[in-house]
Amino acid sequence: MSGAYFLTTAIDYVNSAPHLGHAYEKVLADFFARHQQSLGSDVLFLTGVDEHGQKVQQSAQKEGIEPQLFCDEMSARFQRLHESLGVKASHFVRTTDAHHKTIVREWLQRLHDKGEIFFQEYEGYYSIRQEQFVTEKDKVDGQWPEIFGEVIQTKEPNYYFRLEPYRQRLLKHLEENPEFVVPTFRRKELLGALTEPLADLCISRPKSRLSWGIPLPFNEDYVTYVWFDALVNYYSFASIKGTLYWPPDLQIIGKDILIPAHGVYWPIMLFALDQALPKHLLVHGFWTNSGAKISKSDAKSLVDPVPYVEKFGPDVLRYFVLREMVLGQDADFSDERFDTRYTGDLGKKLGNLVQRTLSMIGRYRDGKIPSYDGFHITPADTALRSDAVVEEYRRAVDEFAPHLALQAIWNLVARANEYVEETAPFKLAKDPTQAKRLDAVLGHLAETIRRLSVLIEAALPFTAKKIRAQLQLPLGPVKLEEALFGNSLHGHVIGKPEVLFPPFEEKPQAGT
RNA sequence: GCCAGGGUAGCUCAGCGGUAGAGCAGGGGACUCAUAAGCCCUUGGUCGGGGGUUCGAUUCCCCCCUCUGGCACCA
Repeated sequence: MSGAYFLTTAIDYVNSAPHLGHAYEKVLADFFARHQQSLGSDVLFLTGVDEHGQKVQQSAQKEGIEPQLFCDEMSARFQRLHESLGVKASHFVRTTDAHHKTIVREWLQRLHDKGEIFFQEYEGYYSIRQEQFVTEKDKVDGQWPEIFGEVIQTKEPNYYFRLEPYRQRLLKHLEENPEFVVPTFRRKELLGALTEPLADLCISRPKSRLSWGIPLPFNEDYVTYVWFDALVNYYSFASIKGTLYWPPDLQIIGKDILIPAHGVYWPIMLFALDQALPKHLLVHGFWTNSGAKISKSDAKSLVDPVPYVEKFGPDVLRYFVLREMVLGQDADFSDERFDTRYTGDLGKKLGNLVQRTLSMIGRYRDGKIPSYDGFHITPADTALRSDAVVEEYRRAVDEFAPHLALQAIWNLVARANEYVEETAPFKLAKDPTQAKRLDAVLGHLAETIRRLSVLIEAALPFTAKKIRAQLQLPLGPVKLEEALFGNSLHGHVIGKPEVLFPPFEEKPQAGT
């Protein structure tokens, strides 16, 4: 047993609909979660939604419904997306959950008791229309832009959390734990952001201005604002049946929320509360849409993952995002690239390999995987008998490089396709004196298909099960060690081949 | 402005001191088990520009150009 493994994703803000970026992060987390499960770990995997705040309050108001109802509807939408992608979290976090509210209030109270939180009057410019404070920096050509409406000077007392006292400790932590932020260049950015003294963090809003939030335990006229509510979710749900999994082994976030939220506020909150820090903050990049930046304010730029899942199935989108994006970097999404991965890697390489293997076993051996002996193994079989792929795959996943892990698997797929050409079982089948050798070749191919079904389990769980179903093997759960070469299939009867990734006659047309 | 990461074949990228690689796209071939699939061969690059270090630089150093991102609550 590898023990416990706790991982989280960022929680998504329910104010806008889920898009490809949300889908990617969840698939990524699900991939690591399934991988850890296949290693025998006891996995706690959290994902969910962030439901409080001004924008949600406003959106609900605009639709004329209660904020809670708005949240229920949007949260369901995110949950449906996760489900359609095969993202199987241990728990779907909602920040409107009563338990979460209790924990947030507990933490705030403890920090308040310790003197980490203080009350202070802030005087500044306030936009009545936007219901928010604005600064000189917001001015355009010395004037407040029209969107702010009337701007007045006003005073508002709020609660603040002190960050600066912990800056040096955070820097030290980063020095001593270079793996705290992955990839390295993000760690450097964080170090850069920590060279200047940190301003106090405003953590409250008066209820008169924002009602949709968690009330402060020491002053019920205020609610807590943004990060105190959102970040604490990782702790609120870190237990299963009384067992605490803290600290997280892996926290997956987008590059936009490393600085300052997860890279500064979060560790300092944990310092202040004497809690252990997560082992890794894994920072992923963003998707572009056919080369264009994806922006929430530009509906045209958004990529909706749902139609792709509906048309191609969850594994295709999973494979695409894991294979195409170098974790940490940005990557581009386009129908053309998607089609290339689908038709090529999945259909013609993997799908066809499974198809031709099963077909030949059906045709030449009545669907029974033949047994073979050592006398009929030849050097041609060596590549398929090697376990190097498993090691290569594992190392890539350990190094947070799913694209390389998949590349390693597809190298085996390619070798297996080459093997068919090289050993030409369809020729052996015509020569009765080669029957034993044909047994060995088909045996190796069947075993390769089986191993592939294990190797792709974390990335393409549905396809993995389809392959095992065709082999008439138990569907799972599987352990990665089952991907080692063996000969358990001798004499096993398989089912009928079924096309895994059928070709689409027509290219997807615009508007359909 | 400061900081970071890029600029390498038509496209996406790897290589990072010893006269350039992969996948996809393009061209050709042999085969037929298979999703008109797979396999083999192949066209294609003065490695952003300039200077320097070196016997030798795409690879190290400096300068410049250019793109992207961070320093500000959008995965």
